[in-house]
Amino acid sequence: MLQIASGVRGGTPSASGPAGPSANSSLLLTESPQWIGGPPSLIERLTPREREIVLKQGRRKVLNRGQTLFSQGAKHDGIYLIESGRIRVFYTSPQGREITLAYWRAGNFVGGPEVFGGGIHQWSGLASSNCSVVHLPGKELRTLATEIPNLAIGLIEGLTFKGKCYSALAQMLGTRSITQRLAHLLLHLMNLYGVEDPDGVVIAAAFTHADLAHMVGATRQWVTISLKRMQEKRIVLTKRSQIVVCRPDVLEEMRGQAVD
Amino acid sequence: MLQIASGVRGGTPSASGPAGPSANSSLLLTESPQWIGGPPSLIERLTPREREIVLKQGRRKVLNRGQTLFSQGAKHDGIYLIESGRIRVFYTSPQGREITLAYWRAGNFVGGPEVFGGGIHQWSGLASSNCSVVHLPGKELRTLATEIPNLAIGLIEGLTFKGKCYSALAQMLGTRSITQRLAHLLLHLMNLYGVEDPDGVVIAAAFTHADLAHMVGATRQWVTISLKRMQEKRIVLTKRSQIVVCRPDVLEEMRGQAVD
DNA sequence: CCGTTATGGTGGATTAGTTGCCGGGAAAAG
DNA sequence: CTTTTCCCGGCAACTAATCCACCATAACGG
Repeated sequence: MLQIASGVRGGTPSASGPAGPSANSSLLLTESPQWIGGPPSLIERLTPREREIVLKQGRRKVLNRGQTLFSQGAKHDGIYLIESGRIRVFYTSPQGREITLAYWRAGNFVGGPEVFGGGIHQWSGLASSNCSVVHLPGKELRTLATEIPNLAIGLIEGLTFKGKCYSALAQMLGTRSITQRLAHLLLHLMNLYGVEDPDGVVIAAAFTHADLAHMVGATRQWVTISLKRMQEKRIVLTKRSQIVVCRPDVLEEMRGQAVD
Repeated sequence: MLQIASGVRGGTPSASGPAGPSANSSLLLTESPQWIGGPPSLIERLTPREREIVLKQGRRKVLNRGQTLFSQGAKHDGIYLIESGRIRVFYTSPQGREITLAYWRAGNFVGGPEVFGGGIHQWSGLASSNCSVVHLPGKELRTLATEIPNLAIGLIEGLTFKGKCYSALAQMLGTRSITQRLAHLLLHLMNLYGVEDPDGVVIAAAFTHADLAHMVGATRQWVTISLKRMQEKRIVLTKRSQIVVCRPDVLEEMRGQAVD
């Protein structure tokens, strides 16, 4: 059995962080800051009347932190609208290695890969905080999407955003070293959760080394070592399971500039 | 400057291969065979009348092999419907490393990441064979999508498929070694282009080592070495720039079984 | 107070990337 | 048809990145 990022327990990242400046976005592993924010909430773009129609077709489900919403390999049907909380979507390889595809927040939908039912979950979804979601079955969703253009457009924009996230992740994984990916991730977390502090910018969300490892596709140990090296160079400060970014400029240099 | 996969020339994979059993799919780097085939063609799902309306809004563009359709970093607007040929979509890192996100074939659309205009190309598109595409500007596409449910559904399914491809790629990149990724890729190519042969299954499409390297996120040299090792173990046979898979069973074992 | 979980660390083994060179072959040029 | 050019595959030596199997200690929740 591989030992990766403290085991294969399904990973339960702490989720005590504040909503942050962009409560709508996933943890998008990309280099383009303009993406932070994501698409408009699928629900909020509907008129009150449309919203009512859509929600009537769904079934609400409440999850405690750590609970599984859906499991890789299981059959699936339709999507889950996130009303509140945060869902971690991740893939587990046969060898037990995990990669976090995204943390999705309220306004987004998860499930997939298909939206109109059918198929098999290619990844798992796990509540990384207490959550409330609404399940929309595929068949009903398809009907609704043909009847309510607003909903179809919303789905298209949501899917577009997902495509961006996943391709950005693949881009990082395919072209950067782990250290670079980590530097990038820290900058990203800083933008999402950053809070000013005398020593720099505090990342006000408790991610364990294992969580970070899953996000950049590395082992927990290597993340620990990388962080330590960064600390030696005074780029970051890790005080008590919390990371303070002191030199974002150096991090940016490390990850490689964006292309734009 | 990094030297990756024989340089950063924009990569022009040979494209002499036959259409294969699933002319509609991208090179999906995933482990689920049922995905081969992709969504129904965006155009073909429309009624003749709808098709006419949609195509009237577009502008046809013909590309020779090696020509660039769009470039990472450039502004973009709308999507390109592929009528014939194959488009390689790839990302180049600031250091010059490349990762191929997919080869898209007729029936799919490329461009993005946004479909309704706006934004900046996050990757480049290059004709890896002679192509004919139709450009649909974002604004017009949006209008059409609200008026023609068929089109909206088609976009949704196309985007869903892209999401599958990109997340599958991220999954492979994030959890497998290069050797495993290569084994997986060979199996995948075998399924797409395989032709029976006395020695095994011939992959009847000319991909250079550099092309393969870009697909699995590795250097050309490492692909060469990996292939050589596979050949030593009689798993594959490389005769004359063409790969013959002798032991698909071993390859499957190497990549790690699918989870399903 | 105790079991569990997270951080810190280490040395050895592997994997992977870098640099550089060389020969064959296919395509292009003449 | 012949020559030239350039890509592609092959190879090697060296270095760097990363994984892996442990172990120890520190916090934390109950």
